[in-house]
Amino acid sequence: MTEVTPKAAKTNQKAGRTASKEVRRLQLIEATIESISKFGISGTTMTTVTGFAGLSLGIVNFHFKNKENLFEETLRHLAKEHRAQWRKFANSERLSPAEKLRAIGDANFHPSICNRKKLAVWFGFYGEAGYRASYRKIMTEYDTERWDALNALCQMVIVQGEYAGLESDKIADTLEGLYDGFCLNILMYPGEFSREIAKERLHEYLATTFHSHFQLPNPKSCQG
Amino acid sequence: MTEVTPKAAKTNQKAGRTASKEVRRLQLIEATIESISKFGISGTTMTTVTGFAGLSLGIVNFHFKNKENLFEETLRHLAKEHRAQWRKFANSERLSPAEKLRAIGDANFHPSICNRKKLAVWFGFYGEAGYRASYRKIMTEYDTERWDALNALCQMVIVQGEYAGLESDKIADTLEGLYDGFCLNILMYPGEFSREIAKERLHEYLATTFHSHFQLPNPKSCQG
Amino acid sequence: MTEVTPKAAKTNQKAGRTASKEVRRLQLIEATIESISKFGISGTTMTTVTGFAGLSLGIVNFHFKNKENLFEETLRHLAKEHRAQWRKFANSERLSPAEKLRAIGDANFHPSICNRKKLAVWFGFYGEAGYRASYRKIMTEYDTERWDALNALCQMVIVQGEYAGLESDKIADTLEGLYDGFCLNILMYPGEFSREIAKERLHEYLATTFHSHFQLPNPKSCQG
Amino acid sequence: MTEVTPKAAKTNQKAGRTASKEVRRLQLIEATIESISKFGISGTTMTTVTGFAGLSLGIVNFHFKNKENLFEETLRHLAKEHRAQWRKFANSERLSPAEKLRAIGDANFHPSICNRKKLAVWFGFYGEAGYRASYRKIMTEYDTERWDALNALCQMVIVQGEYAGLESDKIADTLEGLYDGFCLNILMYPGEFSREIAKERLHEYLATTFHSHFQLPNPKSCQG
DNA sequence: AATGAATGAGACTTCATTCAT
DNA sequence: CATGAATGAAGTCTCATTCAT
Repeated sequence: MTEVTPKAAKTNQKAGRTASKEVRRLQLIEATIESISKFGISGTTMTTVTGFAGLSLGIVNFHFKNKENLFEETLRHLAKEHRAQWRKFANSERLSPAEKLRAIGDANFHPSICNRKKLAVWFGFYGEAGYRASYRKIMTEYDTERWDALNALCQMVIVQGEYAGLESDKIADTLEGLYDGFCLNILMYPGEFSREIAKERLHEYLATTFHSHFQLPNPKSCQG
Repeated sequence: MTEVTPKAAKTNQKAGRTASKEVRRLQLIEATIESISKFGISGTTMTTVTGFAGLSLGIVNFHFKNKENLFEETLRHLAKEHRAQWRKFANSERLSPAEKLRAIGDANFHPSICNRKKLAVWFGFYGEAGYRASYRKIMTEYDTERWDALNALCQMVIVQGEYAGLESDKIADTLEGLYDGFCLNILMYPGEFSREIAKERLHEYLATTFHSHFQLPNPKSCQG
Repeated sequence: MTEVTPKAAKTNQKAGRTASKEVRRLQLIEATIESISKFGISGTTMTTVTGFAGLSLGIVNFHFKNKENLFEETLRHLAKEHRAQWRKFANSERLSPAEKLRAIGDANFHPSICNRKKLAVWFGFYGEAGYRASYRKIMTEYDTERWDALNALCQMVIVQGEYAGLESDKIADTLEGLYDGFCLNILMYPGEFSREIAKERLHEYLATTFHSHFQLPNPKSCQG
Repeated sequence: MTEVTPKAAKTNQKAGRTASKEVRRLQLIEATIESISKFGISGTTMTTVTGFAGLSLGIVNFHFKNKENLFEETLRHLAKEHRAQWRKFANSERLSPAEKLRAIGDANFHPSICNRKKLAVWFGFYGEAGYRASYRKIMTEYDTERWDALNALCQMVIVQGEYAGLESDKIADTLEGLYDGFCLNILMYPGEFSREIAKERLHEYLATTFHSHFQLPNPKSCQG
């Protein structure tokens, strides 16, 4: 329809020759996520990444120090994105502490961050993190922040209610465990476990723990 | 009986020249675990494996079809070992269903299977499992069995007690999530999370859920 | 006159945007010498050269046909500079032939051309010259000229004096050999061999050969 | 004539599959010399080396830590070979000190070590030595030994004769300079300078310096 | 004139696998 | 059964050169 001049065609062909550095970096990070989700960390090569990005092989080493650095930046990108998701609710002024706890849980399983593609990448990195300090450092940084937020919110709920024996840090531990464990199940058993189920189970856990703050639906009717 | 020539003597530092096939396989599988825990999946090569095993490079291809197959067998070995651990309690005739639930949880965090070395290997495989069906198949096989056992036990406890609204499968889901999530935390935050803490949190979850079957220690005094 | 935009101002840190072609070429050649002396021929890239020159990567291909051509021009620059140095004395009208021989020798070891930086570059090119005809051609051109000058001067000295058996071309050969050999020693053993020593040895050689033209200092007192 | 069985043919094709490690190393070092002499240091790649050796690409990294190490070992090989050549005469019991001086000079220009192929390699390494300490170290080690030998021999000759003003270390310096300088001329001007000329010039230098120990042929008749 | 992002060939290196011994 | 030298495909990274701006 619109006439594409040869020049424009050539320019657009590969996302433009002079895309800003920041744009290119993001493009390559997204291609890396794509590749890891499809081929795993060990199956992801400079060729697969640039292939997904539609760019030439040599470009990665122009925008990132090396492959290792590309992977670290990819992990950091995911971690930031994840944090942004739950922070939206943690910082909300319209929600009570209990509502925030629920919202953060739901945020962790939001399709934009909790989908097979990204989970595969996350667990790819977890798999390497066991012996790669740089990954562990990035993860710790963001995880600690989430735990602190959960702990603070649990503390507020406990103080509000009449939960004499409860200790906020223990509940934060359990919540973290459930988040990670459910994610693994979503990744591994996509046919049998889902984001929806994960959110339900989390709600149930919160309702069991903070019984006067959370209301469960009629047990007879939920989940087929 | 068989005369050991000097050459053979020198060669058989670890397992004897006439080690049965099964012994060699196990030797190589254990070396693989050792290597993955130290160098990760992507850093594990035939050379590192045979190095840990004290054997020559070429031998792996004699006992396993290829590297891929060695890894699969290693995963299967871990899965079997894991299953043996919790089955000991699931099949015990001396324990009540509730006690079994508790014992299975503890078994999952037994030092013999839940240590940094083996966890690193497990999560290495989880990382690859996202896109490698053969790994997922092995894991599913064993995980399903554990879920079934948990589900059956929860059902028995529910029937025994007066837990009107509880549904065994949901609790089994949550227990599975906690097992995996806590393992990840033990691997990632060894200084802050531990097997002991994991077992405590699990006990707390069971006590909250099945309040008339589990007794928590005095809350004011627990956890250092 | 020409308005300098901020961008241009920032760009022209070193030589002004309107630097003549000749100035740019020289700037790049000097940067090439700098780079080769620091990183060697094999470690010198377009990036290191333009880095030393404070210019952008793409500029070399504007002023030189390609990298090979830049190197040739660099070698030619060095050769010209070298020739200018000894020609100053060879053409002097105030010096006798014997004095010229001595002066040319000293000129070869003048700090402006015989320093570690430039020697490293010279021998870098010698190293490549073994199989690169274009370098050999440039070197030959200038070396021949020096040999001819030496030969002519030796001839004059022989004729002047009573050096019956001496043949000028043989002495020219030996002088050339000493020049090059001493340069190599200065480069390789900077702590033990120096320009001063080289000049002394040359003087000694001349004094031994042309005994009635050159006077050695008292042998007992010379050289620390 | 002799029937070559398929097996033997295949075995010999690539110098035998199980040549001892030492044989392979030497084979690769010689191929490296071949390659550097033909393509220079910067033009020598793993591919050219293994090509000359008739072996597969990957083999170098099996016998040498890396390319750098292969080059160092090649240089060391040349240095050892060179030392063996002159040592034969330096240690001879049949030669007088003066004869040894002459023989060592001749040895330096023996065709087995002083040919265009090896000279190209030597000067290739000299070119890199300016900024590569590992090369300089190897060269220094062997050069020092030769200088010491020359110095000692000159000292003996001086003591024997009536060379009042001469100092052995200065003559050793000059001899070293001539060796290196003449080699460079042989490499650079093969048509005009030769091993024979180099030996003559050296002899002349010795005769001029130690006039009562060395006899020159009738000057009118030598060299066309 | 000058810039520097982009390309892609080719370098070094690793490593699963093979196979003569 | 076992060894380990050898192969060669494939990976990472470098870098001369190009070209839109």
